[in-house]
Amino acid sequence: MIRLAIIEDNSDYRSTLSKILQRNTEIQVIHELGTCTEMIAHFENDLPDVVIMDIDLPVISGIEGVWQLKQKWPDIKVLMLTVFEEANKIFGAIKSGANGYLLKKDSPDKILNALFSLKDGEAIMNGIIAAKVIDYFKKQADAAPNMNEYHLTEKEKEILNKLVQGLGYKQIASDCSIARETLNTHMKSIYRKLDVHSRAEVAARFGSHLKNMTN
Amino acid sequence: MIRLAIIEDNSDYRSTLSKILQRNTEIQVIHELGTCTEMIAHFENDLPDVVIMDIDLPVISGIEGVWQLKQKWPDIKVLMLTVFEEANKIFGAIKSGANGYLLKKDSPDKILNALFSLKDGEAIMNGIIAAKVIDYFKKQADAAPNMNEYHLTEKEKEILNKLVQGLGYKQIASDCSIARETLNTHMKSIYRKLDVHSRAEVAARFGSHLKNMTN
DNA sequence: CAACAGCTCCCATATTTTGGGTATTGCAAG
DNA sequence: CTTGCAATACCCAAAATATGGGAGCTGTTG
Repeated sequence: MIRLAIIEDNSDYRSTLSKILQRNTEIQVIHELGTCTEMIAHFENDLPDVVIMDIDLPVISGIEGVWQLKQKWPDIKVLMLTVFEEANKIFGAIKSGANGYLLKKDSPDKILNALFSLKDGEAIMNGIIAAKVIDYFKKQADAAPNMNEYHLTEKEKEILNKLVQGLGYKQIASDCSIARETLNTHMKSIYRKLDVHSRAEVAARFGSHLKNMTN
Repeated sequence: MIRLAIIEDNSDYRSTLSKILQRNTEIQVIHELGTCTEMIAHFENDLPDVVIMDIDLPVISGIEGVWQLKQKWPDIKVLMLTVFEEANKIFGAIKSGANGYLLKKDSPDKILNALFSLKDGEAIMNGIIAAKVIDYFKKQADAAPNMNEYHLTEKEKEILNKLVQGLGYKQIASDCSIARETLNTHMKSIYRKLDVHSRAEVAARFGSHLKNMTN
């Protein structure tokens, strides 16, 4: 038995969805609300298992809403329902803690299945959204310069690592057990090979993806 | 009609899967192979629409395999099939360009549906895997210091942005239309508020997640 | 062996960055 | 209306970094 809440500002769509889902006897819709403010208020007395939330709500967006919700009741599962396929909103919702993402054009059947999966701790993603997420990962991977292409020597990679950690020259030299002067020489090589002219550039370009290295 | 190839080192599982899937008349398995090396060779003559690939293959792993495959034929859709739920392998496969991820324990029915979805350009994720991906995003978001907590002024945030892009002081000052000396003052405020003492530290701590800012 | 790559150290200098002041203006909260 | 903060601007000295040179020691490789 799933106790469900539906947060959606379009009252027609909201009640239709509610009726369709409740054809399944395992589903009990305990709240049908139009705003996040109402949601928080009603939930104080009567907590659902799963929430279906529109991403595009007035005043307080679904993204902000799910965040507030998860702060108070982390165990509630949230299924975001949206007409938007924009990556921004998707990632916003993911980061706010939503557990699933379907599009409004997905079949009620799919939504129904999602509800049960959510209750079992799985996550649900519409295939199109999943594709966007995957695409995002791939882009990150592509954007990450492959350190191996720069022909850095072991020592240089070791130093580069410390560099992007924000350590000072003295610290790095001592960590690597070399003299400050030696570090100087290595720096020259690194800058030449990476084609940069300051530490700031190194951090900007290689700071986030030290993954491709020997660490 | 989907022309399918199955790459899986366990020949029992492979042929069983092949038989089950081919109960559906829309599926035609044109290759059943045990290694990525064979795969590349056979594909030269006869290209499938979709490939089901085990992630844990001998010699050349599925992750490496999908990468090679996508280099040569980017349009082939790849469904990774794995018993592993480790985040590392999942993300490795994603970054290598696979289009879907299911677990071997998923039902043949689910796999079948996935094949058709893949052909339509959607991506497929097992709920457990999707949960891991979502979890990964959330961790990133949590790890990202919330810039708003640092009480940075608009100007300071603007400058911070340029800072982590690796720009020099002169450049930043000119970009922000302020004097070099003024920039100096702002830097002091920024460092004080962020509790750092060098640009390197700023880049190390805040370089990757400028997302939470006004940009 | 000779050449070369990688690592080590030293010196010197120019530039950038950091951190300490002081001061004016405008704006917003008390 | 005063107090405080944000933003602007300037000066100065110390510290860190960037960049050039030269030089010696390994091990590998043609």
